Amino acid sequence: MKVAGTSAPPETAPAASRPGLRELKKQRTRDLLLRSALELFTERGYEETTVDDIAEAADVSQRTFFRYFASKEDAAFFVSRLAESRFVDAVHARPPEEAPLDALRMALAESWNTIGEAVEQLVPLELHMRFYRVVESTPALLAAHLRRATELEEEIARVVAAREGLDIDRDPRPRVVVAVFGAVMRVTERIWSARDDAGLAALRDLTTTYLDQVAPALTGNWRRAET
Amino acid sequence: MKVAGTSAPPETAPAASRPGLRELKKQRTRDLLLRSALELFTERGYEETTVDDIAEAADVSQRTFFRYFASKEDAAFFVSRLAESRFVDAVHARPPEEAPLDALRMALAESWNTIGEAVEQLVPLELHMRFYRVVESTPALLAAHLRRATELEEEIARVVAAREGLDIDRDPRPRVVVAVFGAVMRVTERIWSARDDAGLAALRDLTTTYLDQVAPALTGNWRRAET
DNA sequence: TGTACATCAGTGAACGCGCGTTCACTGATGTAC
DNA sequence: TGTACATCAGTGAACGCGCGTTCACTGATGTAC
Repeated sequence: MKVAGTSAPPETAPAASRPGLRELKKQRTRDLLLRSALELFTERGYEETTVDDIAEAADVSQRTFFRYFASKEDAAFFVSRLAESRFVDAVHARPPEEAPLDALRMALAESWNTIGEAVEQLVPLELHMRFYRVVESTPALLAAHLRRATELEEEIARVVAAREGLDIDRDPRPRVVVAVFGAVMRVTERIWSARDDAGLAALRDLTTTYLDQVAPALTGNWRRAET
Repeated sequence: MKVAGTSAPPETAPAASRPGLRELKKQRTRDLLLRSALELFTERGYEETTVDDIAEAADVSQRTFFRYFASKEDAAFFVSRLAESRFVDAVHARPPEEAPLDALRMALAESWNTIGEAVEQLVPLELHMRFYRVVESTPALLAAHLRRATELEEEIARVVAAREGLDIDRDPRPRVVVAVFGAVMRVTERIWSARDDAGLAALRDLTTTYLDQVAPALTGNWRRAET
């Protein structure tokens, strides 16, 4: 608890973005609600946790929960939204001469670290990863996750189309390449969540392996290409 | 209303599968509920239609609705389940020497007709197609649809793995090829639903076009391969 | 540095809503003799 | 062909539940002077 009372108020920070007490407490309340929610979801299950449970665990009223999150689902995917926006940023940052599929792969590879850091600002990374296994095993959450994933794909497809200077409604390729990429991601998420080793590293390795299999899987005769 | 009372009871049918009055009326009640549901969903919207509305439109009690369908969502996707099983059958029927992706494409091409016929047994095909546009524009339904689609993909991936004599948990290719195929399907569903021409033929053409774009979309430099 | 006022996060209680369930019951269909 | 009983689809009413909303209110933070 470092409060006002010392001599020099603007001592260390760049002085530009001082949050203010009100803003600070808002963030704290939100983070506390977030962590309480994810902890209950992972311990007890999503369906088995009511909004009242979350509010009670965070020592606020139910009313306050809905001040921060539009719905229970909104809270569940709050951290994911952050992670996704990092990935989108990374795609934007790829050099335009790179081939689309390579750009997506490289952006993903770069994202892993920044995503982990960003998540840690809000909740323990390990909690977030554990929650993703809950998503995969909870029908309502999985459904919501998939719908959100297709929305993200549309956004990324537009970025890809822009990179290539294409009209997304006239050329099928941007949506197709992103859909293929996303499809592989979801397959790996699924398999990863069913495994014992549900760390970030395991997911990264699995994704790499599966992305490498796209070309072989699409070619005609598998028996010739077998290992 | 052709009722009993004529001289010869087992006149035309193969006599083996005579439904019986009770069974017949059950089917009628179910079909009526189904059609009432889809009509209300398409006219008024899914969220705007309550289970009570559906029951009322079919002149039965709400209690009876739940006798036939486990939930509102269950009723919404009843017809789709039928269509999907036709596709799975078609995949099963493909000659085993065919390459996986070809088998999926051919199975799909073959399915269009049998699916149309099967759907017509339950509800007007046109109603079913219109309902799919509602699915795409209703978040809760789209989410459920996507989750169901991934379940179907898992089933088909197992069929593909079996065809090729592979262990689905050791070789990534079955799940990858099916995921890619499914991803393209979803992209086309999406685009199709946003168009004015939402007939079955338009969807078939769109799917063919997009499937042809998979290879070009994955190759390195798009600018070289441009039309 | 102190006072007066404005803003706005949080409260508590009550409510509307629709899904899905439970209960004891009725009446049509099916079957045995 | 007729009677007695069994099965089971459908009924109607009431309920539990959790999500998300609405209301008038309190008290802490922020700001103007």
